[in-house]
Amino acid sequence: MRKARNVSPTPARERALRRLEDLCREHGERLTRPRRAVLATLLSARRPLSAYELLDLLRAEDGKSTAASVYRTLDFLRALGIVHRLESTRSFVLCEHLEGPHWVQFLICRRCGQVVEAEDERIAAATERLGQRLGFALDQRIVELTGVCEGCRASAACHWRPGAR
Amino acid sequence: MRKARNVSPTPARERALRRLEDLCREHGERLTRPRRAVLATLLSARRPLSAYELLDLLRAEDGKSTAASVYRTLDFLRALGIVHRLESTRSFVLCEHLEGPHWVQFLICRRCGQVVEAEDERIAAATERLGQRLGFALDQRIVELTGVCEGCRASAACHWRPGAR
DNA sequence: CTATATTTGATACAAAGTATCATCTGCGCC
DNA sequence: GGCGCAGATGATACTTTGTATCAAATATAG
Ligand SMILES: [Zn+2]
Ligand SMILES: [Zn+2]
Ligand SMILES: [Zn+2]
Ligand SMILES: [Zn+2]
Repeated sequence: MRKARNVSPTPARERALRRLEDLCREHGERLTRPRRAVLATLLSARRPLSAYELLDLLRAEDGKSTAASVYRTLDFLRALGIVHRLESTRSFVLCEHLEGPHWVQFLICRRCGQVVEAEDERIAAATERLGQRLGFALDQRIVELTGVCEGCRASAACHWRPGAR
Repeated sequence: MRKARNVSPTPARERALRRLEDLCREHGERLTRPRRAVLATLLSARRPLSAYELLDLLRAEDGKSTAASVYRTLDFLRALGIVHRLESTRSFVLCEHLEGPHWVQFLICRRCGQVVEAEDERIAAATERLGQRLGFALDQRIVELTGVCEGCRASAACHWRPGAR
């Protein structure tokens, strides 16, 4: 054992890496170590990471990532459509649908940080329609909805004193 | 004339300042010089400004604004609902509807930078519905649609050589 | 006008993102 | 399997964007 590895070859991990491999081939892009590493780290985090959180995690593994390399790699993975950036929290998250570029909406719980990636047909249609109405040919649609998720509302309710004002 | 003033008392300017005055009274907040100044500067810019562009403009006038004071004031005006932040461009823009807090969508031309603030009922309904479906009580809805506006598409078309590939 | 709770200005710092360039490497080709 | 090189990386330095702290100033109520 030459090097400690804290990432286990889970099925999800294998699937994601396979997907990256396929996309790189399709697009004629190179599959490099940092690209694999960023994908794997985002995957195992299972939540949005800021670029610098990601950087710290990567450095713990390889010791030589830099801000520049992390941003470059994130840009690359975003262009492939398998990583998304959450504008409202300046963080990056692995795509939950592994089927190429798509328009999605994010629901973000401001209490627990949970993020749900949705693909709502109604919203897609409504935004497209608005763009047309105002004469815009849209090429990017950022929809980020922030609030409190069901679980957090339920637990918050426990603290309410119904009689008290 | 003690001090040069490069801002003229236009009707729009007067209206906006009146509005700020009213909102401050309503909310029991103080109406201070920097608050007036930031509003007036955003108004005369007539386009989104980054916090530091705004800072430069303010310093040209009063010489003593700082990053901290600009961000504080922007936060204040955002809470009143008369300034919005464009997440995708990290910039701030004066609200086009001066009727209190509201949910809007921004259409942003990536070529000319034009920004349109829309209030689309369909999108509002669709986002609310999605929130409900996924159990989220929403309190913020960021919708920023980027593309190319009609004017820019028209002028870009002039460079196309229809026959050429 | 005075009192006082807020706000400001000043300073210093933290976080997020980009530019440049010499070095290295993934991968198509032999 | 090994070569060659377009394209990617690592290293460094820098810019932009946003916060924390606190003494001094000031907007408003009385
Ligand atoms: Zn996705
Ligand atoms: Zn939650
Ligand atoms: Zn508005
Ligand atoms: Zn345009």
